[in-house]
Formats: sequence, structure tokens, C-alpha cells
Amino acid sequence: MVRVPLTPEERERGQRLGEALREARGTRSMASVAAAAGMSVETLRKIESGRVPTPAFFTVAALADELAFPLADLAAACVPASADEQPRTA
Amino acid sequence: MVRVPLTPEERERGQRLGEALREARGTRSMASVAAAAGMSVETLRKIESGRVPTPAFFTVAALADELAFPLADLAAACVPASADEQPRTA
DNA sequence: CATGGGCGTGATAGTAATACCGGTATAACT
DNA sequence: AGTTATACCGGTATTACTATCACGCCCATG
Repeated sequence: MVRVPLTPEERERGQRLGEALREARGTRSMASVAAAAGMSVETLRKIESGRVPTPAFFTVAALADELAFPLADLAAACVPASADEQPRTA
Repeated sequence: MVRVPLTPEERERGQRLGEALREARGTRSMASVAAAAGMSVETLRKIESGRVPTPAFFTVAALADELAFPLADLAAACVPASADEQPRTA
């Protein structure tokens, strides 16, 4: 296997990313946010629903910028709740 | 075409991302950083050299965390120099 | 009731990311 | 000189991302 399939943990992490983005969107429509961030509505929908667990960095960055959601906070929001105090490997 | 090929601008942006990460790595070996960030050395090499212009969000996040490089700064470092003062859309 | 907007899902298509492999080059060290 | 470590590069294989199309559901409005 040259490209390992995503693990369940990675998919869960993607779900948390999507949930965080969806909350940040609030009452704005998906269409307006997607357009402002430069992506299709379908892509935003899949990211929010977690069906695209590992989107491209700049895709996430554009969304975070558009939604005024700090990237660092977004990354932190994807860490499992049980480990949110120990982000360091050590 | 369903998936538009990356534009030259996007590839340049990827190059800036790679350069920023390479500087942040300093004198550490690629192998140790790649291992600590949970990716193969080949992947890190391609990201640093800009041959992978749009890596996955969590790949970049893991590198930024390992290199103690704030994600927001990293995203800002990818904006063309002529626009580094106006990161906001407005 | 009809219409439209917003959201969700599935299928399809095409490009890109990731990993493994082998080869090459340079430098340090024995 | 030989070995080891690091880095660069090309090719290959497989998965994943992004976009378009099409359909159905819910709700508000006419």
C-alpha cells in the first residue's frame, strides 16, 4: 500500500473540523460563504459534514479567514476532547 | 474539466509555504521532523520544495506544531509580498 | 397549490496528495 | 577506501480532494 487509507481517528478529526466550521458559519448561507472563500457549495458541504476529512490547507485557511475563525483555534478544535490538554507529543 | 488544474499562482503560493516551513526547520533533519509530524520524508521534502503546492490541512498543522510555527503566521507567509499588508478581503 | 431558496445525498470525472522504491551526490567519520 | 547519514530526484501506485450534475426534503412566500 502506497497511500494508506484514512484511519477512523482521522475521519473523526475531520468531523470535528467540519462541525467547528459549521458553527462558525452561523446563520450565513453555505452559498455565500463558499463563494466568498472561493470554492463550490458542494465542497463546503462535504467539509462541514465531515465527508472530506482532510481538506487542503488553503481551502481551510480561506474558510477560516472568511469566517474570522483563527486557524490555530480551528486546529485545536480538531483535537479529541480527552487530549486537548496535552497537544505535545511528550 | 471537473477539477481545475492548479494555477501558477497557487503553485507559487505552495512554494512560499514550503520555503517558510524549510526556514522553520532550521538545522533539524528532515527525517526527524517528518517522523515527529507523522509523515514520510518524501512528503516533507515535496512540501518544502513546493512540488506539493496544496498539502492537506492537518499535514501542515502537524508541521507547524512540530516546528512551533503559528498557523496564522504560516498562512500569512503564503500571501504574495505585495499583498502582505492587506490580508483581509475587505 | 406552485415556486423558490437552502440544505442533504449520491454518482461521475479528473486532478492532486501521499507513500514506497531505486538511484545519485555529498560530507563525515573509521 | 569504505561505511554511514543526509538530501535530492524520478517513477509508480493508490487514495483523497474538488467540481459538476441530478434528485429529494423542508420551509417560507406568492
